[in-house]
Amino acid sequence: MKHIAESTVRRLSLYLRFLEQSRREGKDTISSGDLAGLGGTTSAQVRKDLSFFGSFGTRGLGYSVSALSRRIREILGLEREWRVVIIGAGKIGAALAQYRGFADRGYRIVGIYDVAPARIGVSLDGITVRDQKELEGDAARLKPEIALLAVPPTAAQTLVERAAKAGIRGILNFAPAQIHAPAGVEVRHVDMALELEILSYALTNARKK
Amino acid sequence: MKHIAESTVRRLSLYLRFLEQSRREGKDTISSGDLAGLGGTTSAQVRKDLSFFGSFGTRGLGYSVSALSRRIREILGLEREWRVVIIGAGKIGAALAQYRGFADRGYRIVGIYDVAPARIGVSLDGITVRDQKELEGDAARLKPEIALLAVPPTAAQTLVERAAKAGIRGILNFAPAQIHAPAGVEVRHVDMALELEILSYALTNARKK
DNA sequence: GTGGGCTTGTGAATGATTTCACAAGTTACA
DNA sequence: TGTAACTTGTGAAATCATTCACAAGCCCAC
Repeated sequence: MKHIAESTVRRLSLYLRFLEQSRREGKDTISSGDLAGLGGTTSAQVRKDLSFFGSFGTRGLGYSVSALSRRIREILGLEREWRVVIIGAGKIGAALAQYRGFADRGYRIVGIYDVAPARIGVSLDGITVRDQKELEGDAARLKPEIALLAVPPTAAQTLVERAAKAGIRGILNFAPAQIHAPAGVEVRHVDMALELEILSYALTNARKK
Repeated sequence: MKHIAESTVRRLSLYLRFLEQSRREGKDTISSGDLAGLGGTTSAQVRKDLSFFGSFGTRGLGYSVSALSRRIREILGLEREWRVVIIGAGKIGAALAQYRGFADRGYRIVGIYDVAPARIGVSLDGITVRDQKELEGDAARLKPEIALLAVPPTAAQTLVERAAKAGIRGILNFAPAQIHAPAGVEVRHVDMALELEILSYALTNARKK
């Protein structure tokens, strides 16, 4: 398959939300224009995005809400369950553990790890926090595929390496740190401070837009 | 000033981190190549990004770490303090309240709001959670400029409007919901579920890269 | 089954961003 | 002072992403 732009994948994920919302509202079909209206984009953009993966619509009618939902879930890899561990049981890790949005989409939290003795043994959302030294040992049993990394920036790199050794192939990093991942491990960043800085840039330079 | 791409602003924010790290390591000057190595980019990219705002370097030598830091802070609007309220005192709101990364950069939390009676009156990181109905009334006293919105998706739109009435000009939205902002209000999204979906897309389609 | 009204899918055009490549400026040092 | 080694700043070229525009296809009503 040709390489797909990240911006396209991101929009696909949004379209899926709108499709699920439309399904709840009882709609059977939806046009590219409707989908575009819900997100902040254009109908041409929607059709182009979908066209990279095939043609799912019916001319004159639009897209079947259920068929397109299913197809996008398939594209995004959401038709299977993903086994996720949380590394770092501080405030952010704890918030992630109970975040409904993950479970709803087939991301199953199978383990939570920390360093601090005070946190080890505590139960978060039904899962007992374990020492992060156990991560590699637990891997055979838990088979984690994705890690949510919520540790202080200085600890991030070490834990990426430990996660990789435990067989983890994808890391969503919440630490404000640049990390270097071993080959074959995909890393994405959720960087709240950085987003806030982009926001303050926008506010500071608002007039010139 | 010409319009600056978001990707450029995002990298600027990263460069600032690397500059601060370099300062801690005692470096006085840094070259575009060094900066590029720390982020995942190229020296030409670094120089091009900076060139939109002026020329800060010295040929043959590179950039002064302290002067460039100061200049980037200025561009991003970080030379002043920003007054921030958190809307939603659930797990995510609570995690945001104590997140060090914000305070370090001059974002001062001046208020926290929620709907749930059980949460109102509780103190989070030294700030008492108040009823979100008070947001507009408190505005004259607190003068909030930015809101961190951490409420359930269904409540997000209503609170955006309330925040706008309280004079807030920038919103960082953590709810997985598309929201429509009044004119003059800037909205950015931090969407963890969406990032996780992009990650599972990457893992599902890893071979074809 | 025919026509009108919609909507898709997609090449081509445009616009935006990144990379290239190199002249020009600076330092270090003999 | 002269030269070697670096590094910036920046047009031009290349690449990547979005928008345009329209032929082709389908539904529905009659």
